[in-house]
Amino acid sequence: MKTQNRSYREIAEVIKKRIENNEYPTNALIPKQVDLAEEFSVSRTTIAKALDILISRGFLYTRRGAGTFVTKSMVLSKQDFYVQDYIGLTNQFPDDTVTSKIILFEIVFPDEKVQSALNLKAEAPVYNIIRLRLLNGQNYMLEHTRMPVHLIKGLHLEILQKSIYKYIKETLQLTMSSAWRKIFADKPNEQDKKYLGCTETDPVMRVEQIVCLTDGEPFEYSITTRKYDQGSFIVIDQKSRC
Amino acid sequence: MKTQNRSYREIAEVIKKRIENNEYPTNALIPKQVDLAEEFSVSRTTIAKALDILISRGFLYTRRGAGTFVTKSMVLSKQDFYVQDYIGLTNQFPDDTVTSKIILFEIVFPDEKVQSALNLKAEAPVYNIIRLRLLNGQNYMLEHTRMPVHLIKGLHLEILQKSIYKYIKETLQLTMSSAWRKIFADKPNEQDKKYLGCTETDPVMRVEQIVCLTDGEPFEYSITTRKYDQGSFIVIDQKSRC
DNA sequence: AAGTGGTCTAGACCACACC
DNA sequence: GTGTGGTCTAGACCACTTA
Repeated sequence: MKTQNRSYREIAEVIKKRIENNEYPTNALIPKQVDLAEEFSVSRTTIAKALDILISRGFLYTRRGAGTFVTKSMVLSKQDFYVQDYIGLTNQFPDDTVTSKIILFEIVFPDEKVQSALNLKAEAPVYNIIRLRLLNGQNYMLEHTRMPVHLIKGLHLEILQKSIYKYIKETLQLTMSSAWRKIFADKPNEQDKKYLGCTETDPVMRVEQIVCLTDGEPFEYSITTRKYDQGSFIVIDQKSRC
Repeated sequence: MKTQNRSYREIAEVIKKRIENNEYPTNALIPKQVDLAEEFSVSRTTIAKALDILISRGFLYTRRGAGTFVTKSMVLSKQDFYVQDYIGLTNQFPDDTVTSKIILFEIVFPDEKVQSALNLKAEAPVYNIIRLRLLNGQNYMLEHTRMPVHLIKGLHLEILQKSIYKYIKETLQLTMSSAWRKIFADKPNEQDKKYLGCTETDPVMRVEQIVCLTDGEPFEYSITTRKYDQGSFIVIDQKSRC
């Protein structure tokens, strides 16, 4: 048997494009699973798995016995983004200029909080990085990052000015696969006031996150801070609850 | 063949309990899929599907070629909760007393925003509800809810004082299956100051959400507001990205 | 009654980790 | 090389909707 191998991810990608291109318009019934299976020359099981991705991302929903439908699309402001799909600021704004001003860059031993988050011993050194991220030249976000030196080798200033994630992916050939995120509102601290232009009454939104590689190893512990009016966080929630 | 039908959801539930009971301790390798398949008398495919749920919820992670491992558990404050699993305040705090003070309860015609969110025509009436939710007698959260009258029949004051979700589930026999949520920080408004005890410099956290039934029909559009120090939102993000 | 998605099976081959 | 998870197949039966 020839290996067609347009795997379920690729099929999901194709169907997603059809939704975006309005080939499958909002609220419309899309072709049934058997027809899609025939079109893509795969089994119905593979189609179901592809659709599962789009269902969990909120693009489709099903009614057993009736069919699969396109979800009514939500209009988002440009700055809003899907928390479950976040892979760095450079990726969030591909059409804008993202730059960074390095406020701190050093190598230190991790405190207990960081040891616990990154699963490290006290004697394993970590990068300690504070960056001000700018969007089209405007101060946008403060980012405090800790990464284990032994995992993220060879980090230097030039990389920090661009995208750390790009370096990890393209140069180190590492793939991130999961993240744990905590989102909360807070009062601005002195640093927020200085760099983000917050006044005493301007709330900030913080995201504390631990990001892991495909082997489950945590490589980033970070806290990012935005002024309250700089975008929202979108979360899609779908059944399969247990 | 006898129908064992401990479906993948039930198996996921059992394995989740084992993790919680430390039968499968943190960072440990759990039995391989073939062994689990044998134990539960199901095919390996069904086990894989069960594990997928726990992986997407962040309890497990896999390393191809090596095995399936228990994720390092994150210690959470009691008030923090998983956004992707939110099914109402009464469910979030099963061991506490959740009560409500009804601030507004009326039936109105929806404005454009609500029409759009709930997929309604201008002449379809909606409940317009504002509740102050109390946790163990303490003011905890403000909730502004709109629900279509034709879907959520027979709502009355007594229900509002307890749990609307319970009424929808148990009395109306409707099942919710998906939600779209937008999380953002904000300055407190007059109502927040009055009911949540916010001062001018106390940020609030708002969650705007649209919740749908299993047939994809939206039945709730709501905005909930908490004082910034009343808990955080946890989001787990896992591959299968497309 | 007919049609659609939901679930499950038994088996297969592949990619990757570990020895 | 051996063992593990990742993916896929072809087919089956069930649950639910629609008519």
